[in-house]
Amino acid sequence: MVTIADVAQKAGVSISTVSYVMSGKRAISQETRDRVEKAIDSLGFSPHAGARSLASRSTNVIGLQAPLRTGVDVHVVMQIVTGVVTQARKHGYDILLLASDDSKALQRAAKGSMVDALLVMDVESDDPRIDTLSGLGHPSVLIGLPAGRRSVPCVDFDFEAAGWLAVDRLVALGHKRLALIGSPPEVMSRHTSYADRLARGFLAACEANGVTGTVHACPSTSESIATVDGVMTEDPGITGFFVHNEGALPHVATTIAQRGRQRGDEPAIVALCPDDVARSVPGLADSIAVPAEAIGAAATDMICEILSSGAKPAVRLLPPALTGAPTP
Amino acid sequence: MVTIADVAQKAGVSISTVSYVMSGKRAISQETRDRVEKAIDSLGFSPHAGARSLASRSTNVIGLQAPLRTGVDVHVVMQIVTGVVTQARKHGYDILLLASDDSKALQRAAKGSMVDALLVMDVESDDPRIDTLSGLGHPSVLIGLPAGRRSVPCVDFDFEAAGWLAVDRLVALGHKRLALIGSPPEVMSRHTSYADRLARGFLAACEANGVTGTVHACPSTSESIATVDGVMTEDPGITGFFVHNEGALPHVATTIAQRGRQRGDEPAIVALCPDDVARSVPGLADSIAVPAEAIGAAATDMICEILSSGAKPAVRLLPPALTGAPTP
DNA sequence: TCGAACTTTCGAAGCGCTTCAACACTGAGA
DNA sequence: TCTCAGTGTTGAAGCGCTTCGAAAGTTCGA
Repeated sequence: MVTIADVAQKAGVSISTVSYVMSGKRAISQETRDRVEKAIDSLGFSPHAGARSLASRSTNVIGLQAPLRTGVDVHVVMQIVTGVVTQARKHGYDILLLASDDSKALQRAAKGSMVDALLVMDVESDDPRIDTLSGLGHPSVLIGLPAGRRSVPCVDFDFEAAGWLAVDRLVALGHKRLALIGSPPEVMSRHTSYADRLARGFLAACEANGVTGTVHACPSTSESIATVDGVMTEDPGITGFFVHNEGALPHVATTIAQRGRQRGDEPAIVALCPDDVARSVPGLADSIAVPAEAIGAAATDMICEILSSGAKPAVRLLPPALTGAPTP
Repeated sequence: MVTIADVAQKAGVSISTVSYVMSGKRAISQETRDRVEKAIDSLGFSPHAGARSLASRSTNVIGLQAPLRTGVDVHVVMQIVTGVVTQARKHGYDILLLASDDSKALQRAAKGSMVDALLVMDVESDDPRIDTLSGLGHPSVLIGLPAGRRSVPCVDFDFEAAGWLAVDRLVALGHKRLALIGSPPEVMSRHTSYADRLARGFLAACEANGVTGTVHACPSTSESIATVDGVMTEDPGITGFFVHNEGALPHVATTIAQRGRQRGDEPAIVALCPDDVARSVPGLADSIAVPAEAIGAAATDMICEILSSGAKPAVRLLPPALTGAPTP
């Protein structure tokens, strides 16, 4: 293993000079700097992360607690993680993936000085991890927007605004009766933050627009077909659909189109999902992109900002935007 | 921050005794051990990871290079990562998620002593990373099975055997003309290892069974509908389908069932995908589970074994198994 | 009773890095 | 000429842990 001492010897300078060349924390003459950098390159030196973290009391690692279970929104989770990892590297940080989704894992990482900060995805409103985090003394950011006291900074997509946007669009297309085909029942009944916020925005926008709107939980399997059939049978006047359910989307889109053809009207669907998912499904009026990668990047930016400047920003919500087929 | 010195003082022993209690590398009397453990608990001590890695020259971290791009097989990637992370914790390791999928990232992690070993997913046959890995001096395992020299141990699902299994099943159900609806064209033409192996097993099994079999690349979007339509139009005698394409599966299943109904025969589908994906799609004859989480776990086990015993195992392929609706 | 052979515990030397205080220069101002 | 401020560099003291060699204490057989 090549150490800083080898570099120093090869460059004919002291160890501390090499260190200062790397960190840039003190002025070093151009000549010396060149010599040191050449030595570093020729020896292929890279500093020992452990030694560095011991001496500098910081690890350049961010702990990420991601919900790894399959099920809802794998694409979204994946993209957020990608955003986090990519952006973290830009700031010079690496990502330690935390195994279980409990407080223990967070504590282990923080107290063992394995990470400088923590990023937590998929937080429930009354999640015990929030208290853990605020008691930990490590900077941390939630990806999500739990209700209640804001003791930890949050980054998320503005689901409430997305509800408004979808309704406005469907109304502009001429639809008077709308349905939100949402997350699976278990997500709805857990009062998962994003599902709640989406429904709230959707219903408020319906009222503001003077149209009727109903919210329906929907399994993310092919059972969604039955759900949609049920909705369309019960109220045949519903022609505007807002779908937020990745697994169900292909089934739902097909079903709605078929039933529409059968009864001779033209239902429209606005989907809320990542762009590439939307593109793989035909017959969508529009979609609202969940900017998953941007969410990850924004959360990472926020935590890096806290880390470097000590700032304590509160909440940041990314605005929704329509993408998709231009109005016919 | 609580250090080992605090623990030692509180327990009335020396620092080294505390260290030996934690590592178990030397005999410590039960009485002393109890006292130390109580001190550790009451102070909430956890050793500084950096200091530990500096002194012991090992980090207890495994670097994982996962293909984070969305697209093919998000579910599978997710489950493999879950398997890796979970199993790693059981062995006392944490997972560092590597950002980019190039050799640089691997070198950075290894040479900076950030990890003890490397796990690399999604390796192409002539991947330059293979050489990087074997030159790195760190234990490493590939998840996948590149062709060519076996310079790095591999763990993967036995796609070739899966091809045989699917054909045997479809033949047992009475089908004489089979089609493999496979990965997207770009994956096929890259000669991605798993796609090649699957096709090879499928075709060999068709020949051995005396039935005809054809292989078709298929986009993982709704365009898959056209692909399948094309296949069924061109050879209406094809009634046995083997589908290996997560994104296309819902579309493909629906299309095949519809066309079957139209022409009055009973096509059968065997799907190759994770169990939970299969469950969300109706009308599958059977499915062959991709034991994604088990693959991750097996790869982790292998690397931990190498790490602890220095063993150099070569290739491990997990056998396929049919799960699904019992024969009607 | 003495020493050999254990068992249990300890002191101290690092591991490779950062960073502080201090030193040696240089040039400018008095 | 002497100070003073600034610039560039260095030596050495840790950071918190592991681990080796050795010390202290205990047991046992001769």
